[in-house]
Amino acid sequence: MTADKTLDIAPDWVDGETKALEAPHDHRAELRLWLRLLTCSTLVESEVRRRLREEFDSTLPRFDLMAQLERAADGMVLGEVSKRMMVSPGNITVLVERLTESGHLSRTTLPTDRRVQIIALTPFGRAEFEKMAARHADWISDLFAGLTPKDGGVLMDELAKLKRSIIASLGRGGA
Amino acid sequence: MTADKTLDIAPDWVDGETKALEAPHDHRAELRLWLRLLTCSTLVESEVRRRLREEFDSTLPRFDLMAQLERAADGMVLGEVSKRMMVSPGNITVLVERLTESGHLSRTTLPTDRRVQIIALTPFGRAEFEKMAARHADWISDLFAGLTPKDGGVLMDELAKLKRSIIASLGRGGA
DNA sequence: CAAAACAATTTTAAGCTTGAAATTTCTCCG
DNA sequence: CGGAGAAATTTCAAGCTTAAAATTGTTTTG
Repeated sequence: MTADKTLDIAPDWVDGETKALEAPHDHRAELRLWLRLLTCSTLVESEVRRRLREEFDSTLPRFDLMAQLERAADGMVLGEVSKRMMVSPGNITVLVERLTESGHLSRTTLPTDRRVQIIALTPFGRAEFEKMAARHADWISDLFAGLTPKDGGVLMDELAKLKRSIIASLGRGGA
Repeated sequence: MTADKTLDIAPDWVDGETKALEAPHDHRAELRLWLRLLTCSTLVESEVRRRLREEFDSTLPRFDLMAQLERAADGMVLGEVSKRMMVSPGNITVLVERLTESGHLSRTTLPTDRRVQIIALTPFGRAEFEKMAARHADWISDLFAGLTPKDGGVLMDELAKLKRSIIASLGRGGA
């Protein structure tokens, strides 16, 4: 509601990218790039978290979980959600517990395989999610508003290349 | 050590960017951009966390804290560290406690103002950090290796624009 | 068919993170 | 000087996150 910490301290450090590291040879360009990426991502993420809490008394993990379910009318298997959200299965268990208690989610055991849990948004959960999603889209839109469509396109393409690079590296293993 | 979860499931979801959200009007381009950014950032971050744990039995927050201190030969005030790392002061307190126990950090109360805590790397802490930093730089370098220098430059520039956009939006407040 | 192997999920232990309340220590004004 | 108020940090309660171990249920195979 009032000016918050993020804004107060922004002038001091936001442009510093001070999370610097030393490099033995000269991986410095990559490090700078990574730190800048991380800074952008962190700034957006904390703002989204803050607003979800303030406006909806909710959290980003809960929002993400509901977002996964939003397009799965028939619900989704717990393990599938875990993979898509890139988080550990145990994590999902806890989130689902709370969201089920609060009436946002329903959970069913698959009759043909009683190991499998299927979770889905309840109508209430879906309605709540839609409110949040609309606001969320506005927030992101504002945060990115200073980027021209052209810049957005270029950034999108470069990030696609980066993503390929990362996945390739992960595939190569400990290289 | 062995092929891990991340790699196993990668083919399934990594290219899906399924954390999708619905948009009332058409903030869709910005949303896609944000999700791609977040994906890249998350992939790199979890890989770094994993390796810090495996190779050094350490964590990213500890590494980041030491990175802050690395260039401050005379140490740093706790509050300053907290601002630079963009985390809450209470968080730093806990991290410093553990890193002090393990001998990586020293902490002193400023004689002229006994509210102020000054923390610094010990020689041991500095030596440990340098090992980690060198490996860290290698990891990042590998992850970004698929990007040409030109792409790297373009990405750097676009991210700079994005950062300005984000900060401007934060400055505008709840807009 | 039973046992081993496998699969999905939950539990557990540990650590990170936050916002808010509480502490401790200054500083400044009357 | 003495207290109000501000500043730096710590404590607290709650929630997130993970890896690894434990459960529960299914499938495969001898």
